[in-house]
Order: sequence, then C-alpha cells, then structure tokens
Amino acid sequence: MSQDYSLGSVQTALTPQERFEEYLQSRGMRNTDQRRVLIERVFSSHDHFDADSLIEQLPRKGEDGYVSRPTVYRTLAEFVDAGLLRKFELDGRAVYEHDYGYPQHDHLYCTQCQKLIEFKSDELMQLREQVGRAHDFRVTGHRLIINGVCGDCRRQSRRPKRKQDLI
Amino acid sequence: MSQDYSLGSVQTALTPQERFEEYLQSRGMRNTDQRRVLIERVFSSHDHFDADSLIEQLPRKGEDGYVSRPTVYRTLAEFVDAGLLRKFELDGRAVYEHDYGYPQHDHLYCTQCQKLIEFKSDELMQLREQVGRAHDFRVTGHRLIINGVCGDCRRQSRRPKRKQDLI
DNA sequence: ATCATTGCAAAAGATTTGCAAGGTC
DNA sequence: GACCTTGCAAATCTTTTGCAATGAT
Repeated sequence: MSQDYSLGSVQTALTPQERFEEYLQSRGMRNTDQRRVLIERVFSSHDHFDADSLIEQLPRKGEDGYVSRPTVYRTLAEFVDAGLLRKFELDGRAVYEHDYGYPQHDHLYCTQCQKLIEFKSDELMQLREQVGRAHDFRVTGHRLIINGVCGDCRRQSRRPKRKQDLI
Repeated sequence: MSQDYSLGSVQTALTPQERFEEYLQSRGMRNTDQRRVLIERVFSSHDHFDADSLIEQLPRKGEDGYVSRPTVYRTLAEFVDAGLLRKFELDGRAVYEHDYGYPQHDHLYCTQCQKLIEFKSDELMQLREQVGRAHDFRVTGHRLIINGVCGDCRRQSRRPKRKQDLI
C-alpha cells in the first residue's frame, strides 16, 4: 500500500494518499475508486513514467479497477496540482515522477537506451539564483536534462570490431 | 539577405545560406525555391520561433513564395541536421533558434509572458562534465530552462493596492 | 532522364473536451 | 438531492507520411 522513500527522501508527515485526501477536501472534490487505483499504482514504485506506461500497468477495460484514458490524464493533472507529481517533457511526451516527499533533482538522459538517471547538485541551485539576479528575473524553478550515453550503453557498443565490420 | 550576428557571435566563414548549400551538395540533395525562402526568413532575425509562427510570417497559399506546412516541417528538420538550427521543446511544442555561428547558451523562461531570455554560463558547462564523470556518463549536450517571472512582468503586476483590493 | 522535392490529403500520436450517465457526500 | 466524476466518442493540436505531380541537375 505504501512504498519506501529510501534514497534521499525527506521527512513527510503524510502518505501521498493522505496528502491527496487533504487536497481533495480543501477543494470540495471527491475521492473515487479511480483516484484510489491511480494513486496506489503511481506511488507503489519510484520510476519515471508516462501516461501510456501507467495505463499498461492498470487493469484493462472490462476488468476490475479499470480507469479510462481521459480519467488517467485528468487525474495525473490533479496529482501535479496537488504537488504529488512533477511533470516534464521528453521527446515530445509528458513524463511524470514523484515530487511529494522527494528532493529536488535533475536528470541525465541516455539517448541510446532512454534511461533517466537522477542527480542532485547544490551548485546548480546557486547558479540559477545567480543567473536570475543578473537578469532581473525571479526564479521559481528550473529543468535541466543532460544528454549523453550511459556506461552500460557505451560498454555494449564497444564490441570487438572485426575486419568485416569496418567501412 | 544576410543578417547581423552581433551579441556574442562566433567567427564563421560562411553565411547560413552558403553553409546549407555545402550541406545539400555533400548529400546529393538539391536546393529549391522553398528552401531558399525558408533559410532567408529564418535567418533574417534572431528570435526563437515555432513552426506556426514561422508559417505566419511566410506568404499564404496562392501567393508567391508559398511553402506548404509539411515542407516547412521537413526543412526545419534539415536545418537542424545541417547544424543551422537548434531545436527544443517548450510547453509541448517544438521551438527553434539559431545554432550556426551562435554560441552555446541556455534560457530563462518567463511563465507570465512566455519570453525567452538567453544567458551563458561556463560554470554550467563545467558542472555538466563533473556530473557526467560522477555517473559514468558520456555527456554530449544538455538543456537547461530556468522558469520564473521577468522584471517587466513583475513591475506590471505590482500595481498599487488600494484597501478594496485586499482580501 | 533520373531522381529529389513538393503539395495534398490523410494519418498518426498525444492529450483534451462535451456531455449524458453514474457515483459520492 | 446536489453536484462532482466518469467513460465514451469525438475533437484538437502538432507533426508526419504516402504518393502522384513537379522540378533540379
């Protein structure tokens, strides 16, 4: 039901479920089976995901616990609104990750295997404030993605080259 | 025909037009009226733009110099390939900016007026290498967008608050 | 003459919306 | 019972693609 916030988590009083309940009540919104199914699924593992991969993990149409595609999109937007998820764009599609109870970080993106690797940098936070000051700009957030090739992919492509492979 | 590369430009031997000619010839591709119209329009000012805003600036269907939408998309992809333009995503759509003869930089994005402000940071370049090394990752590029509110927008919203405005 | 390029129409992919039916408080 | 939420179907928005006609070398 709940999940582990290991790697660098932050002290949080409420579970995502509880936090979302609060959010709903404060807005006169209602909790439903679909919202419960989604928050359960979304917070049961700490992977990055997009709407499609989330839907793949959910019960199909006709099965118990099915949630329609529009409702998935609507609910993901609510999770972002509630501060539970963070959303960003990658190759033209929306990608989501845990926000609530999870520290600010950025990503390395392997253009070979599409893997996202998280990293934290305090210097970057300083840098963004400094740049903001220099441009009369009130900074509220940022998004940094460093592209390249991860170690695994580099090792895989470095297979011994025979004569036939050349040219 | 040509344009100024003022603000922090880099020494370049060829105009974008010439550079593109080279690119085309090296690939057995042909130059056409459409490609000439587009390169002329794209490099006549140094703004960021998306496909739609570019098309708005071009002659309409029936007029002289018209370029169809698919050709605009195809040609923008060629410009990116040729190293003339850089492409990135903003709010779900593709945005282009000059790359050829223009130095590496990043952006402040005003979430109020959608303005993009360029800035350069050598520290960021160092930081990205450092992070790469720490994660066994060969860095090939990055994209940083700092969000916030620009000075103009802050001043506009800071209108004098009278008693009635409060609460 | 050959083969790249264009414009058209249509497709595709991701996300959003109108609305009647159903569910929650 | 009031009204929020859902699922469906369809719309939207941006970008891409198949293909026959056109154009460049």
